[in-house]
This record gives sequence, C-alpha cells and structure tokens, in this order.
Amino acid sequence: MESDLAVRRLSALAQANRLEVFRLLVKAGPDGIPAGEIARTLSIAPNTLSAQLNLLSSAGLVKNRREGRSLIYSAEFESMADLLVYLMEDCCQGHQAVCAPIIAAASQGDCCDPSS
Amino acid sequence: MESDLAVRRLSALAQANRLEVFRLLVKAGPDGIPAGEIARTLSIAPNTLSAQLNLLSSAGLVKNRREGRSLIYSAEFESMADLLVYLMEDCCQGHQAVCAPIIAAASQGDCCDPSS
DNA sequence: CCCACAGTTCAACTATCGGTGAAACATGGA
DNA sequence: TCCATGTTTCACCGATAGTTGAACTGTGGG
Repeated sequence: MESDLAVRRLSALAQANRLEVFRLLVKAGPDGIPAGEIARTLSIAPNTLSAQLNLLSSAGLVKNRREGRSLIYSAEFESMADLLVYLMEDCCQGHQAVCAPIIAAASQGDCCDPSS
Repeated sequence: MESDLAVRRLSALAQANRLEVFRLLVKAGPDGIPAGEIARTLSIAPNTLSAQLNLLSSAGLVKNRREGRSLIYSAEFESMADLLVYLMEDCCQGHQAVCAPIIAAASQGDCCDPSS
C-alpha cells in the first residue's frame, strides 16, 4: 500500500464519530446497515453522517448499495486488512514486541479462530 | 483500550510527516534516533519535528531519553501493539476476511516469526 | 565564563475539518 | 401525479491542526 493511502485511511478512522461508525459496520458484518439506522444508533445528524460516510467511502474503508429507498453501508474488510498489514510490515527488525501480542490475541480467540 | 485513546493514536499517525517519523523509529528499533538526525533524514524543520514528536509522545506512541546534548527518540512498541489489537477486537463476527490476511502475513514472515 | 550546538517553546498565520440548516435528489406508494 | 421517506449536497461558521520565524533552555567544550 502507498503511504498516501495509509494516511487517508488512518485519518478517516482518526475521528470519534467515524471510528464508531466503522466499528459498528465491522460488527454488523457483510450485510451492512442503512445510513438512517446508523444515524439513529449513534445519534448523529443524517447530513453529518453522510459526510462522514463519504469520507470513509473515499478512503475505501466502506462501500454502499441501494436497497429500495435505503442506502446500505458495509465495511470493506479487505481494505482494513491491508491497512493493518501495512502498519505491521516494518515492525519487527529483530524484536517481537509489536507483533507477538497481536498474534497472541488472534490465537486466543480475541479475534477470529486461526485454526479454521 | 479506550476509544478516546485509540482516536488520539490514530490521529497521531494520520499525517504524512508523523507516519514517516514513526515508521522510521519502528525500523530503528529500541535504540532509537536523535531528533536532529530524524529531522535531517526526513527533511523536516527541527521545530516542526519537535511539535510532531510531542504529539506522538503524548499519544504514547514514542518516548525519549537524553544522551549528552541529544534527545534520542524511540517507538513505544507495546502501545502500537495495543492499538492494532484494539482495531482487530471486534473484527470477526463470523467472517474471517479481516484477520486471516494479517495472521497469514505474520506467519509468512512479512512480520516477525511466530514460531519463536 | 562564554560560546556553540541540540532541541524546545511561543506567538502568529493559513488551511482544513467537523457540524448545522436549508435545499435538492431519489425512490416508492396512494 | 403528488406526497412522504431516506439520504445527499451546498454554503457557511467556529474550532483545530500544521508550519514558520524568533526567542529560549540545556548541555558540553575551550
């Protein structure tokens, strides 16, 4: 990934509302959530939320599809994975303090089960 | 980790200069680099860099020690690990698209060797 | 003690960001 | 066709971030 794109994704996540929105969408999974429901859930004005979703979308962290009158937003899981891999890429020049806890967390089921 | 702290760390990394500085320090390892050398390496004015380092420092991503006339900065690897774990925590509600590539990257030696 | 060097702090400027109200657009039902 | 619903777009405002020049602190050498 290019440094520029990493900065755009990091700054897309570097705001309380957007981080909450993204985490909500991540929890929701591939099915996603309509914009209006996100707005009600997080108590964000619809127009404000729309701007935030636009930003997340142009950073490639979120996508949307229309379903009737609703726009369903969902997380772009691969982009998120790219970002995390990028942040870890140059982490371990002979010392494992960075990655070891992450692998441990993943292996202990804090995240997904690596055995499947 | 609290959401507030995650936002502070993400926004500390969400800027081209600071992301480069942090990655440089990560590559440098625990020994760290003097502020002046960082400034020369990345062509950043010393006072500008100082402000950036302050921000990274107050986010807990960087620490410094004095050595003679130099201030040696180094990455806080545990904080970085905390942040990455936080971003992965709620990632996998029944689907593994997020974490699988990360574990794969770590296992394939893109990061550190998980076997040791 | 004085000076040079390494960094930091301060004040100021500009640019960008996040939020709001009003209006517009898109879709589906009566 | 008209209207209600769901969402976006636009213009604007206040607040915050990043950079710069100037002055300051702290350390070591002669």
